[in-house]
Amino acid sequence: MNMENQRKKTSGRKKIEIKKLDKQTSKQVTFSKRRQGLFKKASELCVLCGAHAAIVVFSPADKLYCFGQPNTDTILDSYISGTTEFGDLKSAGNSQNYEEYNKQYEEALKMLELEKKKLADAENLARFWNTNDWWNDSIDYMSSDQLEQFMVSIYELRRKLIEKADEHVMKLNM
Amino acid sequence: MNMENQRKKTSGRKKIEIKKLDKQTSKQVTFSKRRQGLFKKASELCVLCGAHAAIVVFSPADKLYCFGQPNTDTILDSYISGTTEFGDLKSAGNSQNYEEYNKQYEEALKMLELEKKKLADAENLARFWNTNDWWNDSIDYMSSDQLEQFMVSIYELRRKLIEKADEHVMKLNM
DNA sequence: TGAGCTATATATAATTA
DNA sequence: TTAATTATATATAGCTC
Repeated sequence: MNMENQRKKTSGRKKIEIKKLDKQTSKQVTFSKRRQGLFKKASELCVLCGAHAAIVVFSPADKLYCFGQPNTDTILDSYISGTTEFGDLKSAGNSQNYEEYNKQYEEALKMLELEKKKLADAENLARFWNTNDWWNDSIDYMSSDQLEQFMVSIYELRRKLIEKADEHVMKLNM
Repeated sequence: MNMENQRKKTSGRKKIEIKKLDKQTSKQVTFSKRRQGLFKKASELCVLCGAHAAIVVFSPADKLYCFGQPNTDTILDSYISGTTEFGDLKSAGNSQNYEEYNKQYEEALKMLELEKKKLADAENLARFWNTNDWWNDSIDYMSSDQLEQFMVSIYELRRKLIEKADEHVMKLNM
């Protein structure tokens, strides 16, 4: 009713040149938004195509962000071991010699082993499972049919878990 | 030939669910297009914000593609040396660093929160549960303890589901 | 495989709360 | 600084060649 409604509230998105932003604050905001978008795109690529990917980003303030499907280190490990075979060739083209590279590769391996032992990712996962209730909540929105389907999935998962638990020689009685 | 071609030439872009594509050919095409898009976005992020980034992608056919600003290896080196140091501290049981490490986890959480909102639509949710396997996969990375915790969660969920199912007067036999 | 072509879905720049 | 809003720029799904 009110005539003010008809006015454009914002000028909307403007076209920008892809060149270094000078304003510190907009650089920050843009980085934040676009990093999110980038990771989302990567995630979609992985899900849609069954691809695996890792992204490492250093923000303008040199803060580290990363993404990995299934996780960053696995992908990077694959990349490094794959490319290490071409160490000679690479050292010719890059400012990095083979030895140095190999050393870093071994460090990475060590780290991976460590990480596997500590299962840092899994720890995160476990925390996720234990602290979030969105799946519990979500069942409230399901129809009977959907619930039924969902339970089949859960049941399958349970079976797999028990199978997995067996491997770990755990005693469970679900 | 005739003028009826003022009709829409194509149906245009359609909304798709973010779930694994089954057709091999469309998987390839989509991968190709989206990988290009991803790298472009990364490039823009770097230019606009003065960020540094590296991306490593394995295609569904396990072919390697990578992107790096200024180049992949430099970024990955930084990442590895950064996290390796970190890994050492972690192995010493430093909980402060664990928190730092958890920032990635929190990023993931944020994304999941976003997903949650989207998935509020129960229809999508149901399909999600039935078509995605990331949780099944993820249990491979868990330690015994974590598995145990996880199973407790699942068990709880199962209980809730059964409770819920009761409301729907469904007969279940889990 | 790859290169256009729409029509539409998404991302996001500018702005406000 | 963290979020909404909104108008617009971009990315892309489905086709065609």
